[in-house]
Amino acid sequence: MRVSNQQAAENRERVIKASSRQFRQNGFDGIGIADLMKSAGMTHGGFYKQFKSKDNLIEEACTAAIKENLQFWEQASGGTDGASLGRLFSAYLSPTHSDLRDTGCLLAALGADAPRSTGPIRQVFGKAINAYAAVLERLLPDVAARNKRRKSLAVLSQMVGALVLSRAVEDEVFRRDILEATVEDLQSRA
Amino acid sequence: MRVSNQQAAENRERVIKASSRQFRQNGFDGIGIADLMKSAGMTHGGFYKQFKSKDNLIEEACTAAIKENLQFWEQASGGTDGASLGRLFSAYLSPTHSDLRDTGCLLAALGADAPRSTGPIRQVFGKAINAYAAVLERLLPDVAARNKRRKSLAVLSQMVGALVLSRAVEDEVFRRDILEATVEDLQSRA
DNA sequence: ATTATCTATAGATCTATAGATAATGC
DNA sequence: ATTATCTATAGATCTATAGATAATGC
Repeated sequence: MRVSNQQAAENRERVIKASSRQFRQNGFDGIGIADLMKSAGMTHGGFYKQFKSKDNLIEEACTAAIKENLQFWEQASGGTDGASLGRLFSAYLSPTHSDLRDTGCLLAALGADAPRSTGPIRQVFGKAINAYAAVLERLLPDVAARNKRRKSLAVLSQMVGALVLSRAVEDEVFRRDILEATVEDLQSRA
Repeated sequence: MRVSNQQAAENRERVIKASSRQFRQNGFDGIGIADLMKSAGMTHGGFYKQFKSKDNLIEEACTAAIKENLQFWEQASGGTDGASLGRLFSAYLSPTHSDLRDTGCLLAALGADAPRSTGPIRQVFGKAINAYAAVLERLLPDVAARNKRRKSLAVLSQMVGALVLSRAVEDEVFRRDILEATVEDLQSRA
């Protein structure tokens, strides 16, 4: 039942990718190792040859989610013309992103779970916030250079908060109100 | 081992209050019924005479947290003079509030857990968002009446998001940066 | 008589490990 | 010979229930 080293590496990546979705959908405590492995097409016994612990997998899964998120941000902003920041706001605060937690922003899906986690996991979240803020810094126009970082943290906060709140409510109209109101507010001062 | 009806009612309230803190600290999946009852000084067997299910307790605990939060908001804003909104921003985004999840804002602590929950629980979160937004609407100056609700949702998003992000990071300096940058951003346009 | 709370437990699920198996790596 | 994955299981914990107990309510 042994597979090649390459196949084993691919299996490991598949577990990480599947877990990054499952965690974002169900929370760190909302899914167990057996189901995580099953969602990657494997049995749970093999888990501990690939990962030191569940917390170790959480680190890897969050790191993978950040990478995926940053690609989305780059694609959504698409270039550095004047409208790129607006496109990012609209894409990030779209009903689609609000609906699809499992492939969406790590911070909105699991940011509130981070403070309940161990140090190494929280460090990954710190890196995530820095990375997203850096993208915003690059896109922010009309802001003095020394204020860009502060402004980017404030803008990121608003984006993440609106997505969290939109997902918390069940009513579709209310959900869109939150998203649209925040996009409008962000656009009006960007 | 039976107690008076009044004592039983008090016990029930004590379980709700203790649970509202435990859930905010550990997440809905992060603490079990035995520990919830123990933190209220009771044994877990008695739980199901007081509550239909864990989800039922979650509803009650979240409702209690909202009530507690709104009292904090009223107290922090304190009156309706021009500076009351600023005081609310500062109190909500204080390092103290960032540190004390268990007695703090329901939305920041458990908003991301809401979409993983059942309908009745999510309805409680919907009510919470409406209630907090209503307080903001009352305090918002210089905004046309028909835009107040939209503006209040955008502002609430930014408050919740900043608190979530500040709690996700371990570095104290970074945490304060997020809080201060967002207070400043909120003040500059309120 | 009723019932709030207790002890005890059922049955499911959780993280983690042990040992078997069957294929790769050298 | 080594090892990636499998089956099986240990021991802890989870939600929920059953039945005993001792006090209240009427």
